[in-house]
Amino acid sequence: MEMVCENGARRPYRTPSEADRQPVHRWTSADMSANHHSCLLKQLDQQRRQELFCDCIVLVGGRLFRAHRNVLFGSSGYFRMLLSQGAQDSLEPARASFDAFSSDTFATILDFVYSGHLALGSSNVIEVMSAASYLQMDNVIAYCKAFIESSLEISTKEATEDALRPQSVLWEHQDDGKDEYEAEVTNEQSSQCQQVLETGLKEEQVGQYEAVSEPRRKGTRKRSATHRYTPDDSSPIDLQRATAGTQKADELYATLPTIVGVVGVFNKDSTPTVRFKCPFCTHTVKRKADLKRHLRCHTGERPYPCQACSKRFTRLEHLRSHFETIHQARKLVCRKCKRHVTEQNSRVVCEGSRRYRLCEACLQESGLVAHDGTDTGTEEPGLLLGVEEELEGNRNSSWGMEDDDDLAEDSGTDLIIQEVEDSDEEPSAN
DNA sequence: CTGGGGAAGGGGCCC
DNA sequence: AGGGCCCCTTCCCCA
Repeated sequence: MEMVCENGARRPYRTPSEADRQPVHRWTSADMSANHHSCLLKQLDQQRRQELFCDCIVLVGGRLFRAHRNVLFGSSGYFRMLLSQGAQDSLEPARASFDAFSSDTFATILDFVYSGHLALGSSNVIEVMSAASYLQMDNVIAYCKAFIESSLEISTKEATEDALRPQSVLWEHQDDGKDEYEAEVTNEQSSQCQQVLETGLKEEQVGQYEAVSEPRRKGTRKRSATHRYTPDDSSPIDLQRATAGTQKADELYATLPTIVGVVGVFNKDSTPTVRFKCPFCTHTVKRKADLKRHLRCHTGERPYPCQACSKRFTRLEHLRSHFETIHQARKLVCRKCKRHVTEQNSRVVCEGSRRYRLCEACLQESGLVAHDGTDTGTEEPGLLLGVEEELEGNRNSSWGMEDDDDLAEDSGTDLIIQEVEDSDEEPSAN
């Protein structure tokens, strides 16, 4: 007589031990398992709806939710922490309350916990994701990220092949155009998905409080070949791959729920400090405006193109700095000898669209120019020497920056700022 | 291979 | 809330 184990291996029948007096034929299949899980979940959901055996009360936005602590414990890192700290043996129902998200959002999440169906729409995905982050529900975060990616119409061929193939998430845009999203999740699929997204979620697992108390190191980032930055979340569903401009930070910002703030550390007077959490990573900021700025590193939006070299920047100040350094030679430092110079004792050398300063001595040494300032132009083809009027030359827009009513001219520099719609085309990198 | 410098990108915070 | 400045970190290039 043989028994078939769950993994398919066969083993001989053994004498019943104390533990299992009855010989049990463990015969199982994926369908059977899924069916069993489904039935069990349905039963629990029915109990929840009938408020049977509910031993946990959650107050969200003035609305009372009843649930089973076992279910919450198994679904949410936050509840795991909460319930494991409380008196497990207490007959009193466990209580929790949240202000960081709305009751509708919690209802969506609770429905998912009890059904495996996550009702996401463009109107609620950000808040659901934020709440899931708060509740440390990695799978929900993963589905939200996937939904956002879908909404952004990201070119996911590569990502899909590389990262999402194992993920069995079904999303259906309903015919009525409601843009509803459902993730049918089995335990196995959830596990797979979680593995796929594990890297990106590790930091999420840390939870809100830790994220607040231990902000990410300054300036840390990763860079890809085309985009030189990708903040810390390293999400496999790389929003950076969103073709620039499919979703602007402004739009994303506008979709943020009224409350995305999380209660962080407490002030000395015990008043909580509210910080705004990025829905895509663990970063929190004090001001919503800073979050808006931060969101650009996720959307890939680069609204400030350099008119001289087409390089694009996320911030005006970066563009300005780039322009002054690269195209205007504003730095009064000799590029060769690194000595500080003045506009009087240095000249600007043009190399393509780049400009830099050389002191008189280095100029003579390099043989690029005669001492009287005339351009020899012969030693190194392609190098043009700027003369005293170089600043004037800049003003005359030698960098392809024509006067345009649509362009906002920056009064302080020669740089003409043009905020443009991002396009899919990559700038000609310099 | 390594170290230094430049350029770029991001966060905090002041105005 | 936006602009701007400062600072820090990372990456790339070059000697």
